[in-house]
Amino acid sequence: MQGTLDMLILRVLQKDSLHGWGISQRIHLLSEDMLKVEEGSLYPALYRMERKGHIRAKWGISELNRKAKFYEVTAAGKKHYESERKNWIQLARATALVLGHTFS
Amino acid sequence: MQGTLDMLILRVLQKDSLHGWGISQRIHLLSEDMLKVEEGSLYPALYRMERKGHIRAKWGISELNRKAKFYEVTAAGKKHYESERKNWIQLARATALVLGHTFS
DNA sequence: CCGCTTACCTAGATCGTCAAGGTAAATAAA
DNA sequence: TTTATTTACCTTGACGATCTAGGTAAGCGG
Repeated sequence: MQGTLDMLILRVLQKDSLHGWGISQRIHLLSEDMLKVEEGSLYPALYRMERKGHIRAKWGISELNRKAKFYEVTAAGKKHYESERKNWIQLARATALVLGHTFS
Repeated sequence: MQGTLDMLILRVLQKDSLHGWGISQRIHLLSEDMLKVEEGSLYPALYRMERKGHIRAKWGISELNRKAKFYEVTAAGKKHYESERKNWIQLARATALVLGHTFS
């Protein structure tokens, strides 16, 4: 779904700081295998978000002993996430309304 | 929300055949004023959908006595709508899962 | 006859996504 | 020791949907 990737990334970074690869895995896992983040979407998104000041990067070593870039959410990112989340829920609700669908 | 417009249009055309202007109004109404379809999105979408064979157009006269293009869903459009609908609901569910949100 | 609303249309730009590539390093296998 | 696999990052080019910001025309009310 277009326009939700940034929000999903911010979400999975709320708990811990993760590297790109880990973010992708986490989203896949949390969505019960329904969402899959392509690398060609992921990395541009991470750059975008870093440029906007929503996340911050630090080089480190992964759990599997490989160099990896770890991302964490900034205060601005947290704030942005909350509003994006609210907005998405409202839009999803509105769309469901038109479709005549209830999420019960 | 990106990628949902075609689906919403197909949805409001299930009941009656409407003209572009009417489609826009109907979506706005059904979504309780939350969704607003810009004309710059609407007309390209209608063209796209006609080209794909999902809808069919006929010139006529509107309720207010102005010339208007009325659209109706084709059989292929109906089929496409059902699958788009299912797909959207699944994606919305998956996204909600990641967000940790329930639509109850 | 003037302005408002209804109704349709388009050009240009932007933005997010994806496909399809590539690099590098650690580990496992042969 | 060489090779393959997995992990991890990155980029380029194209595409597709959307929005902004215009424009046209015709009916209706004042």
